[in-house]
Amino acid sequence: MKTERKPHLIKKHTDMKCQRVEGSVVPGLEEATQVGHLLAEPKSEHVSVDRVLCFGKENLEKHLKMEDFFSCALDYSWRINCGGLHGQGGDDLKLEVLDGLLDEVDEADDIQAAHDLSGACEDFQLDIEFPEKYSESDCAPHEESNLHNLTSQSHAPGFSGTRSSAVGTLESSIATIRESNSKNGVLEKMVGCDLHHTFKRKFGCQAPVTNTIRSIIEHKQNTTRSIIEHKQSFDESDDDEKPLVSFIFSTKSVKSTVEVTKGGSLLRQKRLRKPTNRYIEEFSRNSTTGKNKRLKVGSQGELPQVASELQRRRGHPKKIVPKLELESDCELSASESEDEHKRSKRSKMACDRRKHQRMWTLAEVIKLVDGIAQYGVGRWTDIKRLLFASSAYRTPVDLRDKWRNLLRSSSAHKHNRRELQCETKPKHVVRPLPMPLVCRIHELATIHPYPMARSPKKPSDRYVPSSKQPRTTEAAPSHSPGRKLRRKKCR
DNA sequence: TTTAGGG
DNA sequence: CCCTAAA
Repeated sequence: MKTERKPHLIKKHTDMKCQRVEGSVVPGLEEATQVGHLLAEPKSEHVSVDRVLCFGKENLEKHLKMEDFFSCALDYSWRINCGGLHGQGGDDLKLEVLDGLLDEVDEADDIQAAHDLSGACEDFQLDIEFPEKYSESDCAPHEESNLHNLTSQSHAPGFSGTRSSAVGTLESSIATIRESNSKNGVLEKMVGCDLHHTFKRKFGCQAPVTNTIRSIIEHKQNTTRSIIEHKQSFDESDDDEKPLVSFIFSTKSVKSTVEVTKGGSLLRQKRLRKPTNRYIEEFSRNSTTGKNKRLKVGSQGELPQVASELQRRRGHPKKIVPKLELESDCELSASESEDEHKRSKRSKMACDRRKHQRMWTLAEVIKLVDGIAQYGVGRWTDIKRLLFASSAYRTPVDLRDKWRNLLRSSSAHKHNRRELQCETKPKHVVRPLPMPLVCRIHELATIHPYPMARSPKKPSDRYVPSSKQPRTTEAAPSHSPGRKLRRKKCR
């Protein structure tokens, strides 16, 4: 092959890397530099990382300068820092990708998944697709090269399909790096670093998150290898690749690596990914909410609608751990699709209701209160069906629970206001409910007394008793009142 | 299957 | 949020 050029390339890359690092005088470029670093490192060590990351090999032969690519990365980072990428969307993308990575590693042991790979991969790529303008305006000069490399090195059609995927892979390749370099501690660190910085920049204080993620990934690295063995035994036709793959993982060496990658076996292993539950669910929400952040061009766009409905029923053992918790609580409109960051995983089969604490956004609360005002307390399924149809999570029971909590907190609110009126500050007000909302809740509570509200536990504030009959107002007493207190006394 | 209530 | 009993 063209291996004789390798030494040359190594040197070149290394030099550039150094240049870049040294050149990062401007604080703002720090992150960008790391991106560049991240990209450069695998190449300089000749660890086969990913299609796109590897494109340097051929691109260089085409006299494409890494410098240019770095500037792409720089610009990319700059845009993110400036909120240029869809504003929140940028964050979403990162999280999405990151979460996806974990899922990917997690679910990779499903052999079947390995063969869904290319398809899933494609969607995944599309999902994290970056604004077209970016790839066109900034990477235009390299467009051809990128395309070439993508097509020549990737067996997944999705990668050659979109130019912007070159940038998208920049993100997703982080996963690949992790997976394919289980032994590369340095790289690992770097990636972690990069993630850390990125998150810190985005969310101010997300260090724990990245740490968690990192540890999770580390835990899973062992698994990765066995996954690969799995895969190998499955691909019987690729016999001669096995040694190579093993070789890659046992050493950091090189030359053959690229060839293996081209062979496609490694690619498939790395990119293992069937659409995660999260992906499915999120898609369904986005499409129903009508506020898609990313356009799904994916071929299988509609599938999730049904799937999410199927899997939202509960009744699953709990596994899972909430992973990320980024709750932007104050946004009414955006919150719906935003609070999408904790997910469960790891269920060999069957779906899990990966709920486990999904924070209620203010918007949701308001919606719930509206619903209660409309349909009355106790019609949880109705409310769910009519107002929360778009959110697959939030079962009627959840609504009820939330209402219960709202009652409690709202009453506490009042109490606090009375008792602590003069007091300095009410400790740590966790999620300060907006006053109007509290009032509304209160009103509703008196109109539709929730059975529990009358229990000694919560004497409510003044007034509750007797008149459960709604005194006019609002839309709907409608439902038979008997339904509500029906069982209270039986116990 | 839905709701209430307790944990 | 989860579970269970009651309806």
